[in-house]
Amino acid sequence: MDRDSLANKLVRTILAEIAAGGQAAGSQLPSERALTEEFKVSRGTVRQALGVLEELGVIERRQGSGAFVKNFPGRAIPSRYLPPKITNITLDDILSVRKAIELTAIELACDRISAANLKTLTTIVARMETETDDLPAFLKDDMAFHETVIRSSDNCPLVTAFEAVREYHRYAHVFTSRRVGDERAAVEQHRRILLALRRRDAKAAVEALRRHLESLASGKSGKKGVLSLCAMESDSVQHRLVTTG
Amino acid sequence: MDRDSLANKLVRTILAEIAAGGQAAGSQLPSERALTEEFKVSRGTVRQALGVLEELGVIERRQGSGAFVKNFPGRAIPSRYLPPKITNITLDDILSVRKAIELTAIELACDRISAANLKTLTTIVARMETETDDLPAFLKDDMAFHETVIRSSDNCPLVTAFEAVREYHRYAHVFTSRRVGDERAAVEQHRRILLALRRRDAKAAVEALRRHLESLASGKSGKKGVLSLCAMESDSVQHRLVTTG
DNA sequence: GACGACTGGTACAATGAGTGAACCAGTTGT
DNA sequence: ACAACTGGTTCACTCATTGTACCAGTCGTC
Repeated sequence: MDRDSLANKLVRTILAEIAAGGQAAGSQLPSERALTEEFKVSRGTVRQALGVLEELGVIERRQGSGAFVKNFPGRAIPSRYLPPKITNITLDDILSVRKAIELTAIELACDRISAANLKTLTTIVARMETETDDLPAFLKDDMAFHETVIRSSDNCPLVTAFEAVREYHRYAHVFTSRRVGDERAAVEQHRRILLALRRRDAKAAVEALRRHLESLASGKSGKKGVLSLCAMESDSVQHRLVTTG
Repeated sequence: MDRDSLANKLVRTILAEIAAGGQAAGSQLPSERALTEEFKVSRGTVRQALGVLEELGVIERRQGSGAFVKNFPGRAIPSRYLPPKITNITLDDILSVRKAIELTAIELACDRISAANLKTLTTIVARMETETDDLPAFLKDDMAFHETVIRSSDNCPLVTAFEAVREYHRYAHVFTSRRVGDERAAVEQHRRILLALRRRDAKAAVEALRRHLESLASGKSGKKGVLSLCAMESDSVQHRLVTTG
């Protein structure tokens, strides 16, 4: 029966958002009062979480201005603020689970997906096309696409399993090598998945999704990632922004 | 940022234990002071949880004697004490997820399983043979077997996904039809899985595990289950003990 | 420059969950 | 009768969280 403080949960959530690229280095976080609204916690709790993030060197707070994401964290990040045992996982581990869960889900979804969800996916893919230069927005829609597919399987335990690995999923972007044009290729892959779903062609849908997931594998693109998460000690992890080279 | 009380968590845990058959109807729960030890919470919290269970008619408390599992709960059980949306799930849903996760896991496990874990599995299977008449003990070992296989995949996100659906997994026993001899068949299936793992024969291991999981499917055994969980209202679920017949 | 509207920084009182210890009251077996 | 268990009750304490209020910088606009 472990009890985890609300502030710690908030720290983890915000950290995941930053690691996933949802908050670029240098960008401004929402105001404390806005975060109060967003997460339905008191300002005291928000401030406690931001205090931890500042202590870790992940953000910088300026009175009167706001809180900003720093380029380099000043200290290693304790593992309690990261998904469990993240130091020991590889991109292939994450992709194994995503394949296991998502391929099962999409097969079910071909039978069960509603017209409304097909429309939602269509909207998401259309929006992604216009966002190939806006990484945070693109990642949000990518996540939304996959979540919608999972939900369309109409299988609650499957959704639960996916939600449990969502945080790993978020960090997967950190591991994923990224280069110009990746987003365009991803849009095309999502479009193919959507087409197969619309035709309710389970075989094609599974195959299209498998290709999409395998294109994320470490071996494919040789370039260094722009963002990497490096295990520094057994107990902690350092989060580092690295220039592409 | 939802905050769930320790007492509610305890209620869910104990309820899942009972639903899984770990605590038969009429049996005595551990004493409040023992539960305090087991779950590392204060006695006040334990008492609060037991109070809820008594209120729901799941247990009966007798001063000086102890707390006992009742045959029929007096009231419908609010959904917050059951896995999310359990009213909408089917046995096939659960088996889909278990197949997705466990078949992926065992394939990895064939490469990565340690000698220690092979030994653990051997011990578990040996113990299961002697427990075919002791359902609670049998179910505990069944769970332990599958958990050990998952952990042997050495893939943290996979373990996380499994743990997330563990509660569904527990309730799966509720849905599963059960008749004399089922346990013996299950032991044999576990033994085959273990043999394939020992030979590190991924294909055979996957196939053996698939057969085991599919033997749990609803269609196979036509008999009524001894325990069934019935959706009564949109918001609540009634937990009922039914005699085999 | 002055103002208003934002930002973070601080303080304080109230609430409620959870703890830990003490003691009471029944039951059970020796 | 007694010891050793069981659940039932009370109380004081800690601490996370809330809600409110107000202070202090910053920024854009009249």
